[in-house]
Amino acid sequence: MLALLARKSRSRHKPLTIRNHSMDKIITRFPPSPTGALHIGGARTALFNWLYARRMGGAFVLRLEDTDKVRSTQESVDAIFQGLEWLGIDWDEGPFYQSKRTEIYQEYIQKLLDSGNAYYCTCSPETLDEKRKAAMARGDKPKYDGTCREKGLTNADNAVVRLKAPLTGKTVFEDKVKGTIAFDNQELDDLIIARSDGSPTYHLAVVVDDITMGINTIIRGDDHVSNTPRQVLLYNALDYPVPIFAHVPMVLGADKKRLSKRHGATSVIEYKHMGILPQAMINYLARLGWSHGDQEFFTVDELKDVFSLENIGKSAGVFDPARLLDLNADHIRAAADKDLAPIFIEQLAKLGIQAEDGEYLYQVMETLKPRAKTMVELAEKALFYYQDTIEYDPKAAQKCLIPEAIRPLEALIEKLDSVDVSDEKQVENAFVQVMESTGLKLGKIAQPVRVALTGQTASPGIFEIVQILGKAKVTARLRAAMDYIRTQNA
RNA sequence: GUCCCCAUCGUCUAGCCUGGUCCAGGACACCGGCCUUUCACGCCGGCGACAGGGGUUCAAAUCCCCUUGGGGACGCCA
Repeated sequence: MLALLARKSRSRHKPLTIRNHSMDKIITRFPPSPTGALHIGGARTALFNWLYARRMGGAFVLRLEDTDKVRSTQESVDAIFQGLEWLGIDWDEGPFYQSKRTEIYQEYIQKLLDSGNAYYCTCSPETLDEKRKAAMARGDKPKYDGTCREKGLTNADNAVVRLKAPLTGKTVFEDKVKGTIAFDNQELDDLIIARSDGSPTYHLAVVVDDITMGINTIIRGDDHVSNTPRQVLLYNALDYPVPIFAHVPMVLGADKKRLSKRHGATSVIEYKHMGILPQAMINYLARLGWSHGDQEFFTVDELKDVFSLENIGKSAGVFDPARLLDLNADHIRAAADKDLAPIFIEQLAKLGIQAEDGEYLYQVMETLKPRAKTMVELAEKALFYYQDTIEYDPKAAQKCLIPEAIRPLEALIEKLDSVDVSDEKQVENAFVQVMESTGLKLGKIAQPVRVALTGQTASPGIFEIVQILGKAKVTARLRAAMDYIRTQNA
């Protein structure tokens, strides 16, 4: 058997520990533990698994690792769903809950016991802890000393079950990202697979789940590489083929430390509230640790076509909000108005504006898209389109709403009277005529008008604003500005 | 402490496997300019990196070793 396996393996250029899955349909999974919101790192892991499954025509499984009863919460489960939904990451199977699969784990623990690959251990946590500390102090690796390994204990109260791991040799696995990784079995110890209350520990549950769910490709964070040999040992003990691993480097904060609250928003959903588009977040996350030549902008569909494990980088990456913002601006510009509309309306609502989907809204967005990095910003800059009375920015008013502005303002109102403002050319023409009649340069006329119409000195092009606002609102605002100037200088 | 992983501009990265075309390319950020009715967008330009040291070689960012630095794992957490 071994010889056969070895020969087969060699012909496929794979090490013995891996039985090849390449003929099978790719099945990936995302197994968050519901102890918090979906954070940046988790979202990227989910994304990579999802994209890879989609690219390979495989399946993507969602599994909640909620065996830690103390820390797992329903709120976290909901938050994870919410995050995935926002990103548009859907799954083909699941969600499975580990808390509902205890019988399956029992079955596999028993198998291990029956085959002599596991044994009961009655060492107390306190004793273990002391030994661990002593080993550390000695400069040794803190590992289980095997006290109960050969005792041949049958089930006893408060006994845990340990895997009987090999004492010598090496455990080797192929990592799609890092290459071949080897651990001396001496470095590993007899890990606990069942707690004294009979419940499975993480390693056992993960391996049993991945086996029973047919997972053959495991894409996960770098922090799991040292867990991998233990899990490989479990696959071996259970006599199941080892899946393909791809360990993706960590996402770090600007200080190169693991991303955490103090680096700002870590929950993916917070970025939704900040006005980030899901497609921008996906684009950013994909490019953080993965590349496709020099290409920076990707649509989700594009990623589903070109994403590959081969192009995942080996080193950790720093989360860069500025880059995300830039990509978001690109995606805002690239998005169709009808897709942006609901998000835009939602953001406007937060500012107290009830806006309707329709032509007016689209025109408004078109003028603002190149000027906004987030949807929040887009809404903020759109306020003047929807407000009845314009509140002037003090500096803007002081600079532009001055007595000298009265004449061009008045002239413009007059000119506009005979103009079809829905035609931008005619609007421009009106301004040109005012320039001629007043002898002022366009800048001298446009700025007061801009402040009159928007309250700000910075805005979209003045002609398009007039066109969109319409004659009635424009003249009303111009008049209001003249009144303002007069009262200020009375 | 022990083991594992990693190392190209401030940041994300291309290039590394299959040494020469790389006095290292792109993007973000930053700085300057152009366009211009403002602000953006856009365009042009600038700044800016192969961690250090040894090898191997006619030739090394690319291969090997060491050092340093960073990260991760060492739980009856996941």
